[in-house]
Amino acid sequence: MATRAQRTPSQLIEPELMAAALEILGESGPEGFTIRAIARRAKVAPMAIYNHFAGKDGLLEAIWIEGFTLLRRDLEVTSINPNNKFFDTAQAYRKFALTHRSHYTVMFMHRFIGFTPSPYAVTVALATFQTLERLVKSAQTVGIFSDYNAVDAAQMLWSTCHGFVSLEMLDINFATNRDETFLEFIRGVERGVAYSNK
Amino acid sequence: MATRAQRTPSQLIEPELMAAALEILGESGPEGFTIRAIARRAKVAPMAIYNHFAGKDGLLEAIWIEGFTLLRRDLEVTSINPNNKFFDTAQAYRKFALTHRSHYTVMFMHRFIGFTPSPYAVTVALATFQTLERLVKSAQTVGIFSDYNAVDAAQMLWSTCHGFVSLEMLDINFATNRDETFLEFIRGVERGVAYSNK
DNA sequence: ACCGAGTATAGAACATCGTTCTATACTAAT
DNA sequence: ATTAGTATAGAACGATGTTCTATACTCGGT
Repeated sequence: MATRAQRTPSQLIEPELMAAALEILGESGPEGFTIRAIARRAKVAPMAIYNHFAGKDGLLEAIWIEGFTLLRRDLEVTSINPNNKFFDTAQAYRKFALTHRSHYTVMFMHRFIGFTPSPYAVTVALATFQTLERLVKSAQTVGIFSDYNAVDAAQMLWSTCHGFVSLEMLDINFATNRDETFLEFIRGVERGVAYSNK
Repeated sequence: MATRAQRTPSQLIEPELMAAALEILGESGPEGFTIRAIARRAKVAPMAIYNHFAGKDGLLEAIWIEGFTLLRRDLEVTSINPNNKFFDTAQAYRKFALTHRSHYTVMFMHRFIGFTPSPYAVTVALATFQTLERLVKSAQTVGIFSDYNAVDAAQMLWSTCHGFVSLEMLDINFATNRDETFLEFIRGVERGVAYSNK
């Protein structure tokens, strides 16, 4: 027996490659993220990555698009109460990042050598930012963020979350208790940015 | 002529390699950061990177250490008025990042495959964080940041700056005017975090 | 049940990467 | 002027992403 490994059904190849890619990225980081290692993990031929994705960059793009789509969905289901939107959105953002570390790494943390997201992938990312913008506009209907235009306020919200979370993922976050310090941080930013009357 | 290229004097090799490495990183990003390309730019043999640094990772470590040293120095010369420390430190931080993009990339933006800073390099980075901590403690003498312990407040300050700047460097900062929006952002965080009495 | 189109696979091949090694030729100090 | 030190060129190794080819499996239509 074993003259040749079992052949994987076509429909299973893409999800198994995605799963393997995310696992490898989570376990070994970008340095372990190689075509041969991913294929080995997925029990699939290296060539499958070229037949089902556009090579390594295509796989990264698939992770990018899935990541921004998931983040957008997570942000959209936050509180319907405009008064809580800043707090809830920040919480949802951090939860997404810590729950989908591999996705977040591709989206924001690591510039993979050779990988440039396609124009379509960029529009998906833009749509996620526009979701943030819409959340801000909704909050502005009850007087929050009234000092800034929506784009700038959305950028501040994003910066707040990404700053804390990315340092956390790089393990250069020395906060005594990361969960609590993040809460204190976004409450503080909320006081100063969202409810201010400078 | 030209049976062999001019030989570069020993003392010039290290600075020229450093300069070439930073240039290449700034121009071509991590994907262009290869031994052969850096040596070509410095008009030096590839082997020089092994004789004068510990290979590619050694060169990255040199950039890391220089970067954290420069950042620490820039943060230490900020305002002696404790009331302005938050504002001045944030300004100095962003200025450093935008002026030393290649350094900042190695320090915070890109996990280079295979590169792990040595224990000594980590202590240099820690010293920079402790500088931030000292700045916070100084501000606390006049009642600023009084709600938090110094480590947590320093982490908030760092997160604020890194969040805005890193998205800026990744070119996913859509603020109408980055300079002004950053100022508004840190003023807002200052109101909410530094001067709060929650 | 069979047969043929589609496709998953193995493996060789290529350029480039980081790295190591060797032999050569230059430089600077004695 | 001689010698020790070292910058250089170049070959070599394994690993990488990628392309190509030939093989062998699978599944849908008859």
